[in-house]
Amino acid sequence: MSTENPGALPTSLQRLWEGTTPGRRGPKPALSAERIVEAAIELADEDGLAAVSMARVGKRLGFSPMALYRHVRDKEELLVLLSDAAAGDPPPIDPAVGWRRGLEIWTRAQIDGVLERPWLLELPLSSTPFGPGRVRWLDRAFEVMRPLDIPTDDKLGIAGLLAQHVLGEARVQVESRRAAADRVRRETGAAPGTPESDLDPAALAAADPYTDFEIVLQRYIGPDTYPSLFEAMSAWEPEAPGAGVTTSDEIDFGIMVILDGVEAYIARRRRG
Amino acid sequence: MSTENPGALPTSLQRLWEGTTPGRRGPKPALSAERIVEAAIELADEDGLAAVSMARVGKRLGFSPMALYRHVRDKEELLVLLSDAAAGDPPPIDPAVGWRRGLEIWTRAQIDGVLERPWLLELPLSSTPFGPGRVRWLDRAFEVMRPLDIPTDDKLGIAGLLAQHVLGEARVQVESRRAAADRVRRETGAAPGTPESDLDPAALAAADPYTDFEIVLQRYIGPDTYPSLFEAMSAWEPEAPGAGVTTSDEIDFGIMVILDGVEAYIARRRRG
DNA sequence: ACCAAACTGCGTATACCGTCAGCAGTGCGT
DNA sequence: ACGCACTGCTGACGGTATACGCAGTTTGGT
Repeated sequence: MSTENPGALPTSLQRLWEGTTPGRRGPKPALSAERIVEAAIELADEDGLAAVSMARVGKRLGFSPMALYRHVRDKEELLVLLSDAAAGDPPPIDPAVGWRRGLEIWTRAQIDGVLERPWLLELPLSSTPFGPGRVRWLDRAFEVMRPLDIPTDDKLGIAGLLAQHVLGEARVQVESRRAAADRVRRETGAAPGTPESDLDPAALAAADPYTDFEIVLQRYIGPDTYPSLFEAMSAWEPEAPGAGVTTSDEIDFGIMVILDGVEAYIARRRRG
Repeated sequence: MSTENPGALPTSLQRLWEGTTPGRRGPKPALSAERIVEAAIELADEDGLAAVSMARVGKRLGFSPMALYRHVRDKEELLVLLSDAAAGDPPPIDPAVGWRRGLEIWTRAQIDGVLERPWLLELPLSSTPFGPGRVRWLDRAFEVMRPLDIPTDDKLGIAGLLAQHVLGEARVQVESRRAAADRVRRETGAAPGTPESDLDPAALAAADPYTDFEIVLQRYIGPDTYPSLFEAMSAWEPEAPGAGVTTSDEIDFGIMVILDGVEAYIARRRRG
């Protein structure tokens, strides 16, 4: 079964892996999927994912909107290519640090990548497929897990678990960062639309990192409606200021738990 | 700091928690945010998230598109309300099963919920905020973790970790299901757009559960481009047929690893 | 050298989409 | 009974993705 033809791929994945076949006749294409994706990434970096429209991408490249459709089937396909290209390159990881520390570095690097491109969080999960970009990261994860004597399936599961955690952790940090910016805007009387780069960095760093979630907890959670949560809340001491933003030296609770789980799994496996 | 006014909320979150203030004068509103969200959910259940447009939601309720804007600021706000309402209710969980089994049930129930509404995966992470629906689930998680003697922050982290895993696991299963449907469509010569419900259930169950990912691995991963991944692939025996779809009796590797990690964390905490 | 085929980019046109502004009707508070 | 607050709606606008077909360009075959 593993040797028979495994069937066809969705066209977007195929284009992702095979690229556009050159085409022997006709005028040399002045445009390419790579250049289109590149321009789309620039737009997203500047003004968020909503700024990525076929018209604007075309205009930025000096082409008409319809020109893009010769290299990209769909807008959806463009977003798929975009998402894969934005994955970037994984950092080299010294095997000497061991698999545990290696996976931690790997995960942190991915979180940093999302923090640099927060619009990745605006993409639906369904348009982040297994393209070359993401597989490069996966390859690096397998390099790190090379000394681990567990089935490939389990390694896949571990990488998937950590990759999923990346999204959750990045989301928390992006949201906390946005909440702080909102707070500064309100307190300094800046216009609600002021870009974050125009705000006072010192004020930003000093702003209380209340996330929306914490505000909701304090304001709406009562003993009748959400008893267990309320009970836990009562015994809750908010962390020190700045705790909402996990700096790279602090312990990431999520990574720690997952890696502890992996260790427990390996130990149990070795035993039985 | 924990007692001072924690500041304003984004308007969508506020509407989510406070609802629409009734309005004492003027005609009784014939429409409500709840009914709008309800109709939107029906549309999404039938034809996916793309079918949810202001015009279609209005038409389904027998109102004009603009009527919705009296109850919902934005389409984005509608999606936020939609996402929270679609969370549904968590099942009751017998405390006697213990926190570990309880969290497993909690997670599985959430995965099942997403499988019933696959369009939840099409929503960007950024429009799934902490509304009453999601907080009901969180409350249930805290009920399950009641016997655990760890800080509230850590319980939040655990719930977040599992909730994030829900998305990853549901995504894998949805994608595997879709791949099987594609395969059946191709083999039976059905039109590419045939809805899954019109396909032969027996053929669907028997279809090889190759995911796109596995096809990519077999077709494009070479020793030069992705050496570590290729090495692991060579030693890879694909699982038995049907393995792509995790039934509720099987072990979910992800849940297991996370819960093992939680246990390790608790043990270490008790020790030191 | 020539022509047909293949291929590119673009102009036009369509059908939506979300949403702003203003209007007519309704019913409570006074 | 009056006015005001509030409703839902009409009309319009700018933006969106994209189907279709045309004109121009390069190449392979003859």
